[in-house]
This record gives sequence, structure tokens and C-alpha cells, in this order.
Amino acid sequence: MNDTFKALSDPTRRQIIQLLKERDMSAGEIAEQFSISKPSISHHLTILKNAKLVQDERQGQSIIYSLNTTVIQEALGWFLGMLGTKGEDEK
Amino acid sequence: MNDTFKALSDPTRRQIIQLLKERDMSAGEIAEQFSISKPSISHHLTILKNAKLVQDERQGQSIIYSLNTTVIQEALGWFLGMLGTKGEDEK
DNA sequence: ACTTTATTTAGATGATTATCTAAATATCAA
DNA sequence: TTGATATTTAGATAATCATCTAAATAAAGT
Repeated sequence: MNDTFKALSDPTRRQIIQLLKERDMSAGEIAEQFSISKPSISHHLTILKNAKLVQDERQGQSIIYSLNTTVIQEALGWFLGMLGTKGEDEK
Repeated sequence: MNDTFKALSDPTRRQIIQLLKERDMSAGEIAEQFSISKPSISHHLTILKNAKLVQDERQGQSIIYSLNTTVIQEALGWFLGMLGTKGEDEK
């Protein structure tokens, strides 16, 4: 869970996730959307991958990244928990 | 929004939020729950406050912290957006 | 076997961050 | 106003992080 929040704390990585929400994209396509270098994007993708927020699959020369909504659902669950009734678990 | 995610990227701060979910607490009470120094907790509280995730109110000698669920709801909205239908906004 | 294209790895650097101790501020009580 | 309690501010430090350039790896085409 900590990896998830850490990964999401960077705005570039959140934008990457937003891109992948629309459609799967190669590392290069993703990098095109940003003004930072490809190695930097690659680094961000590694962090997202370690957090299991994205998956990658080689397709010929390209590596296609896609969103893993499972982990996003888990994070969403954390927020739902924070909105539960105050002190609900005290009994 | 970035402040929110940045604030939530630290495990101590997330724990503080979980504590405040149960009940309002003074800075001292919060600090008791952790093994780090009071100034460090104070620093974390400042970050949470800047992100508007918590509110504070002086009550005598103590300063009582409470959760602001509005911002949590907004963050929850972000996650919901990431789970929407793929490419839903293309039309 | 080369060359091109796509991506990652390595190594370095500057910025941000979490933490600490010591000192300052604020409130209350005697 | 002095003393005790609660909290924050200041300043320092070590660790983490985002970024870069240069080099390495991998696949595909000629």
C-alpha cells in the first residue's frame, strides 16, 4: 500500500496513469506526451510497475504499458475507509 | 490536488489520518502514538493542514486536530475517475 | 553482420524530505 | 510574574528522489 501512495505522489506518474486509462501505450508514446527525457519516463514506469499500478508486455520492438485497475481499486478502498462512520470499529 | 497526494505519500501521515478518523485528538495525543519526536509530528501535522486534510483549533493549552473529509472525498473522486470506462470522454 | 529504432541501465547531481535537538511561543495555574 | 505544560519554529543533517547524459540491451529490417 505504501508503494501505491508513493507512486501516486508524483504528478508525472499520475498523468501517465491518466494516459493509460484512455488506452494502452508504448513507453515511447508515453514519453512523447512529456517534456522530460525518455530515461526519466522509463524510471517513472518502473516505479509504477513495482507498485503494480501498471503492467508491461513486449510487443516486437515496443513495450506496451497498460493500467492495472486492481491496485487502484484497493487504494480507493483506503479512501472509502477514511470516510466511514467515526469510530465505527470501536465495538 | 498535488498537495493532497504528497501529504498522503508518507505512512506516518496516513496513520495520523486514521487516528483522526476515530476521534479528534490534540497534537500531544497524536504524538504519543508514535515513536518519533513531537517536532516531527508537528511538521507532519503542518503538511496535512496545508493540504487541508486536517483542521486545527486551539482549545486552552491544547490544539485539537480533526479530519476534513471534503478533501478526502475529492481524492476519492480522482480514483473513481481512473476506474471509469476506458476512453469514455472521447465522444 | 550491420543499422535503425525502442527502451532500459548506470552513474551523477541538485532538490526535496523526514528526522533530530534546542529554542521560542502560548496558555494556564499558583 | 513565575513555573509547568503544550505545541511550534529554527536550523542542521542524512536519506530519498527526479532528472540528466551516456552507454547498454533488444528486436527488426536490409
